[in-house]
Amino acid sequence: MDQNKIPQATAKRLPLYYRFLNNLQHQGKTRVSSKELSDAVKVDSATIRRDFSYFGALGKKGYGYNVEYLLGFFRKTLDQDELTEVALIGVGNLGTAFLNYNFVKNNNTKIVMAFDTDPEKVGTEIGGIPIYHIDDLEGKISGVKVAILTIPASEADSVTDRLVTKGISGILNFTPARITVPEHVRVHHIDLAVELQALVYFLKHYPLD
Amino acid sequence: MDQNKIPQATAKRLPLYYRFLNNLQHQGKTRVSSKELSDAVKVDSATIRRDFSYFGALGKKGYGYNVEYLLGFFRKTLDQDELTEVALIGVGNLGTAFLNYNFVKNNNTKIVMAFDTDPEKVGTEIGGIPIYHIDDLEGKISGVKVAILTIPASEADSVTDRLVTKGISGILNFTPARITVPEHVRVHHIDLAVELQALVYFLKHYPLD
DNA sequence: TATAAGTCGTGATTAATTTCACAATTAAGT
DNA sequence: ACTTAATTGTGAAATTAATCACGACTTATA
Repeated sequence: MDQNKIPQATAKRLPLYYRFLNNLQHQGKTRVSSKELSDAVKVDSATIRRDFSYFGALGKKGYGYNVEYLLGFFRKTLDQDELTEVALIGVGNLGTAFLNYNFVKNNNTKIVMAFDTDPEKVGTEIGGIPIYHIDDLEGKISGVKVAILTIPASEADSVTDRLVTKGISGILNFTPARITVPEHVRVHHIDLAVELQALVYFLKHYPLD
Repeated sequence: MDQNKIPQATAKRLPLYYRFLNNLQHQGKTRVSSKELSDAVKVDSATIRRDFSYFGALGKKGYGYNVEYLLGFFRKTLDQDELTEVALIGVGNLGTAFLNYNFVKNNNTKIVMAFDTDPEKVGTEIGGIPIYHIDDLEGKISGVKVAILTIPASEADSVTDRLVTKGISGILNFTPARITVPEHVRVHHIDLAVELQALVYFLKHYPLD
C-alpha cells in the first residue's frame, strides 16, 4: 500500500476536496488555486498544498491546479470507481435520513440494505433500499464490509457482536455507546450529543473575539 | 477565562467523559480508574489522566477517581447547570431525529424551537418542541445563540446569513456546504457523506492487521 | 522581449497532541 | 506493621499536524 505515508489528517480531508472539485467542474471551472479552494472548504491554503503534495506535483506554479486533472487523480486515489456496499442498521429518523441521502451520486459508497425490527417497515423500501428484519441479518449481510449503526444505544453491543461475527470491517457508529470490537475492525464514532456539547463548551471557553 | 489553557483535543473529550461518569454513577459505582474509563470510552488511559490533570489533581494514587467527586467537578466545568437554548433549522429526517433525541436529560443544551417550510409541519410540535415557519425566524429566534442546521445545502448560505444577522454565536452545520461566517461566529461541520467516505478510505489504505 | 503578478512545492519551524515510563502514594491483605 | 498490587500525576520523548516563508516557475500584459 503505497499511500501509507499520507497523514491521517490529510486523508480525512480528501473526500471534502473531492466534492468541491466536483462542484467546480459542474460550474465549468477549469482551473483553481489553493487560495480559492481554501476559501471554499475553509482549510488553510498551505495545508491544502501540502495535502496535495503527498500525491506528487499535481499543480503548476503560477497557474494553480487543473480541475479535471485533479479530479481524475482523486477519483483513482479515493477509489471512486469501486463501489463499497454498506448496510444500514436501524431505520429510525436518523437511519431514514441516510436512506434518502443517496450518497451514490458523488460517492464511492452505496447503502444496499437496511435492517429494523418494526413490522411496519420490514418488507418495504426507502429510497429504493430494501428493509429487512434484523433477525435476518446473518442471512442477508454476507459480503457487505461496512455498516452504519443508527440504533438505540442499548442494542449497540449485541448488534455489533453479530456484525463482527459476520466479518464486517468498518462501522460508522452513531449510537452514544462506545462499542468494543476486535483489533481488525475499524470504528468511527459520531456522537451527536457530544458534538453539540463540545460546540457549546467552545463558545463559552474559547471566545473568538 | 481560566480554562483557556486546556487543549482543544481535551475539551472535545470532556462531554464524553461526563456521560460515562454519569452512567457509572447510575450503576452505583463509587470509584473508577483511568484504565476502566479507558476501556469504556476507548481513549488511552494516559490521555485520560493527562486530560483530567489540566483541572488539577482530581484522583488519588493507588485508588483512582471518586465518581461522585469527579462528576460534581465536571458538572461545574462543563456548565451543566446552565442551560443553553438551541434552535433547529430544518425538520427533515435528520432534524426530527434531533427533536426526538431529548438531549436535556444528560445535557446542558435544549432545543427550544424548530423551523421548516413544510405547511404540514409548521404549527405542530415534535418531542414537545414547536415548529415555526422559517419566515418567522427573525421574530422568534431572539436570544438563542446556537443553531443546528439540518436543511438542504442549497439553503445553507441564505439561512446562515439570516442567523448571523440575528446574532447567533455557534452553528452545528450538517449540510455539505462549507458556510461562510464572520470571525466571531463558530461553526462545527459534520458532514455525513465525508465521514462515510473517510471510513472507507481508511479501511482500504490503513489496514488494521 | 521584458516586467509584473500570481502560484506552487517544500525546507524549516512551530505548535499541538499523544505516549512512555516511573516516583510517589494508597489500599488491601496477611 | 509489613508487603504487595494498584494507580495517579507528570517530566520527557515521540509523534503528528499546521504554518511560515521563499525560490522557482507560469501567465499575462505592455
